[in-house]
Amino acid sequence: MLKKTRTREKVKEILLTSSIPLSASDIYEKLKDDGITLSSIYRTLDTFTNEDIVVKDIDNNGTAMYSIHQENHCHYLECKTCHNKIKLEYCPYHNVNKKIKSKTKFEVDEHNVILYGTCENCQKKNK
Amino acid sequence: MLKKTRTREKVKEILLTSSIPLSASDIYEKLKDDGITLSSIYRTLDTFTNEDIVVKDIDNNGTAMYSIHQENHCHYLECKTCHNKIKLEYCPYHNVNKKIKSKTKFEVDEHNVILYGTCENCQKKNK
DNA sequence: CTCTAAATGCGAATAATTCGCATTTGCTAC
DNA sequence: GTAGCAAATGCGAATTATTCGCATTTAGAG
Repeated sequence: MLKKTRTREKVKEILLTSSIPLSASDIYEKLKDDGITLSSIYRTLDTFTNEDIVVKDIDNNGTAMYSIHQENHCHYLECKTCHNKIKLEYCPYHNVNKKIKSKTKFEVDEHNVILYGTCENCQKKNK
Repeated sequence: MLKKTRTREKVKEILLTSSIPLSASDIYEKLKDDGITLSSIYRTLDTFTNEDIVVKDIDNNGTAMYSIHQENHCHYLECKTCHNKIKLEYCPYHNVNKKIKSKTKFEVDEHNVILYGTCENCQKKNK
């Protein structure tokens, strides 16, 4: 029951048509002539993030970058106790790759990440 | 030829004895009674980062966290062209793991990351 | 001990983000 | 369609992390 508003429609369209993650002020630049406020954009991005419509990532300068939540690229978390796999519906590594590039000039274009740990259920059992 | 100063000695000691990454203001809290400024701490952390004495990571709130550069935990970057491996002397994944925890409750305690891409040399050759 | 470049203190500036509050606007029930 | 209410927005001020300029101090070379 998310209200359909002008701000939300416009912000979503911008994110849908962008090939790269955008900051709140990137989006603001495209919408300020329409009389949409920066604070409203922040609030919209916040609700979209909570609704899992967009993914929020912090870049290496500490600025939040937003992009539409994509299903096609994902990772798995494997529980060392019950061996169940949890699908991670977003990729948290894009910014890490940028950082690696700036440090080492190495350009990561494929990554295969396997994370082992303990899922919520098994954490409870282990207590 | 890095000058040995009171500020630098104290900041390094705090980081050396901390088990967790600290923000500039965490450190400031421990040093303000000694008359050391926040801006001085920021500058110290900056030079330490450039000298690879500390590792700077941005946490999920966008705040920079600093910790002593540890050699024991590292990752490799493998070039898909020349197959050389570059050692990545720090782990950029701690904050990612924290984020995964807050999203899924899954607790990552082991990670095996293989990154494939193109090293600086091969990037030049490919042009 | 002297000299100089580098480091520091201090306070102001910047940038990203959040908040309070008055106003407006979707949506639901009639 | 319209009345009513909660939610969304605009606006501007507040907050927080970080950087900068400049005058003063200090580490370390000679």
